[in-house]
Amino acid sequence: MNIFEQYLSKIKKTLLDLSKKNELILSDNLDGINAEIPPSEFNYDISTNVAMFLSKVNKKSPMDLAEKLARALKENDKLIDNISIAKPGFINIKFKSIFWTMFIEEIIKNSKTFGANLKEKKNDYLIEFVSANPTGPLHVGHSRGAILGDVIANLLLFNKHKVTKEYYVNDYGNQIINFTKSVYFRIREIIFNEPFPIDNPNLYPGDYLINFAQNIINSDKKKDFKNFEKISEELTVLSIEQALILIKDNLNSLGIKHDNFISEKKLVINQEVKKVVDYLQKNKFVYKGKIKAPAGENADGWIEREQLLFKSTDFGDDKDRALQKSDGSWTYFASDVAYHKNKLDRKFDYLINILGADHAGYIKRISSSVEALSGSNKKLICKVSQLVKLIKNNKPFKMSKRKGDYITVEDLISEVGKDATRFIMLNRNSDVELDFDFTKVKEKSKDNSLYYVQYCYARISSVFRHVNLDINKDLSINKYDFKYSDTEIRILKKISEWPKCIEISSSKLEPHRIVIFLYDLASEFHSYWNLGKDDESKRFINNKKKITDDKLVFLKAVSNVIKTGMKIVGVDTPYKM
RNA sequence: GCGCUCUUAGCUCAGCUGGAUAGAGCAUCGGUUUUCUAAACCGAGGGUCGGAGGUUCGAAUCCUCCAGAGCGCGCCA
Repeated sequence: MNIFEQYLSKIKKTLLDLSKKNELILSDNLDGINAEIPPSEFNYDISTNVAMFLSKVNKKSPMDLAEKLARALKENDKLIDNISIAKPGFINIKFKSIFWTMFIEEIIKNSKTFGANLKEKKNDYLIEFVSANPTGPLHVGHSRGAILGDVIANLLLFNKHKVTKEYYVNDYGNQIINFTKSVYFRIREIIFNEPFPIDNPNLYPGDYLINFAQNIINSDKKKDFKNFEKISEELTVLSIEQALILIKDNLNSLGIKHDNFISEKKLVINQEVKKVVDYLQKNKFVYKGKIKAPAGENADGWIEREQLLFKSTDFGDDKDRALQKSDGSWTYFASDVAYHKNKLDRKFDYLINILGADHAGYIKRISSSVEALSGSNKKLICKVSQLVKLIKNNKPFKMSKRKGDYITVEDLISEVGKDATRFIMLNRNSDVELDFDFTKVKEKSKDNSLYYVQYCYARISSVFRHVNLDINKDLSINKYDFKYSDTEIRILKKISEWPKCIEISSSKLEPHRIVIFLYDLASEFHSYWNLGKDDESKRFINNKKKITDDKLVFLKAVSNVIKTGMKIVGVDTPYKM
């Protein structure tokens, strides 16, 4: 139940009634009217801007209009205790205590779905995320996008949409050849005792390739590894297989499981790339031309070559993009266009792409291709996850891909754990750079927002434990007839914003809002909890070792929202800490 | 040079899709534990929301321009 929405429709109904009686002029569009929580110093429950919004068309001052509307609103609603107006024209409403009792009953009775936006049309989403090259383990940079994608998927699922999680495997092109060669040299290193050519910049120097090589050797001891040409094709398949095992293992340790892994190579082999380029050619989106060197950059050594180009400038891109290399093979972009055609053919309502910051410049061209293929790019939503800056002991912790000694997901998880990683990565808006502080993440204090929220849940479950109740079981309370204190209502008001938080998080694909919300809720709860130190009546368990129904229901409501939110984020809520 | 993203307290950042006196945490200073979990709480100081215009009853939020930071800009994927 979203009380703001509910209240907004009540307000609109009152407005309509008044306009029918010719007592009020309505503007054509009432979308600008809102209902929200007023700043706490006003001590009201809900406020609306209607009077300011309608003052112009009615040629009345907002304050006068507010007074009139306030009177009408109060007459129409028995749940209003009192109503007042405040400069410059806000109408503030305070509810009778029964309102909050009804609210809390709603939460308890819909414990699984409270907050979900179920009225919205149900859509079928495809979300593509991670899609890191199958040449090695995932590193920290990948993990942010991975978590972002996974939690967006959870969020959409919570709202009862259909979601397919997909990983695009770039198992075609030069890098794969270099990767296979690297594995091959590691194999020679093991079998023939030849040193790995560490100075060759095209090769992958990471130690993990030694494991890949060993695994491949172990899988078929009789294979002849002497001649690369003879086994290169098979070795490519085996190497990618090794990389994918490692990547899936990394994803698993982050708590992520994709539904599909789509192979780029297959798109090429199945002629899907050729078909999509033919299609674009037929529709005059493709031509042979040359790309100019970017201005302001050192253009030495720049050779203009004639290539097959896609006219992405027709769709607002700043230059046309190459589909075919001069040796006739497809560019990454070409097969990605084919992949997007493939996605479009599967008839999803929306395609979500989660990209790393270094691929942000890629968005225009891929959305151009989607527009060329489908006549619109509205289906495609691209989210960028910005860089993660690692910090340890107040110093930046550099990642360098050069020697293959970058911080991997494995390092991260073994050091700070899955839950902390997920939670901290979502602490910030995804399009802002994030400082990931190893030292702080491991601390058990307020510095660590994960523990702060989990501690709130643990405190609640400790109360349940003390009165021999199971926090997971539904409450068997039939009569809801409670009166809550101002501090309790403050927390209930916070909870009332939960559905709104979910709605905005999912419409903007910004799951960090959930984490921020949970932190705020936990903070208010901890604050309330500590009141019990000075004032025994504020404790949940009274001096007869019992808990009253009102407190029980209240705790259940808070724990319920925390649990729901943490589940979307994909982290545990321990009973004890 | 062009494109994308960003600029809010000393530091790291929220800011509910335009609202009331702009909020947290860290750091600094001072308090709270015979009591349901102190992994917590309470209090104090700290601001030209990068700058300039504009739209609006009303702007940190929308538009334009400017400045600064990060990322990217052919056959790497």
